[in-house]
Amino acid sequence: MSDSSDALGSQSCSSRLDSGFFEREVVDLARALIGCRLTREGVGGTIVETEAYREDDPACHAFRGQTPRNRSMFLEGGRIYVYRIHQSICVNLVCGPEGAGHAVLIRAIRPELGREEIAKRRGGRPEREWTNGPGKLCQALGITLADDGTCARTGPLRIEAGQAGACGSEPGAQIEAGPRVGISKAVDLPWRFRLL
DNA sequence: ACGATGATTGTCT
DNA sequence: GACAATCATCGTC
Repeated sequence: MSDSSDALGSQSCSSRLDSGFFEREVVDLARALIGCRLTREGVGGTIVETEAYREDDPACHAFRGQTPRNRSMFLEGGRIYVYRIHQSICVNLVCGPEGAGHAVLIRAIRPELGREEIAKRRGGRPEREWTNGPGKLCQALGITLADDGTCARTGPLRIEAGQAGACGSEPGAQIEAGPRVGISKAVDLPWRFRLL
């Protein structure tokens, strides 16, 4: 909490991304989201790890068609898809036009805004474990199933452009692509992206 | 620090 | 009844 206040008013950079940003190839969106900022009610930080899930990919929840649980995946790009897994929940950004089933799973962020609130919600664990997993970051930001189907452009859960400018990571930032984690199908697709 | 393993709840077949 | 886009813990190096 020392001196992150630059001379440039950081608020001017906190523009939400428009719907066009979310209508593209889902693998490209997953990489473009690296470096963007995810916040909910003033708590959040920079996205550092994502995974792409395309509707024709066996590991994607939409692969077998629409069900009551995954219906949000078929809304228009920019919507939020939240689902529960075991005792945790995970957050995705829906991609593409309405009717498609593409989405990007947010796997990790850097805790930057509302750090005191995050520490409380994460039970006083070491900072390294605050938001370094899909379920952990949802707990840190207070994301619940009630956020499922909401819109990232108008709702409380927001996606903002990266600090460096238009969108995505800064020029020259190194992004590593690798296989996705925790799946048992299509394990060889390098659709996981991480900021180095 | 890293990798394997068990826990546990809702959803779909 | 089986499975899961995970997490926390325990074991070893």
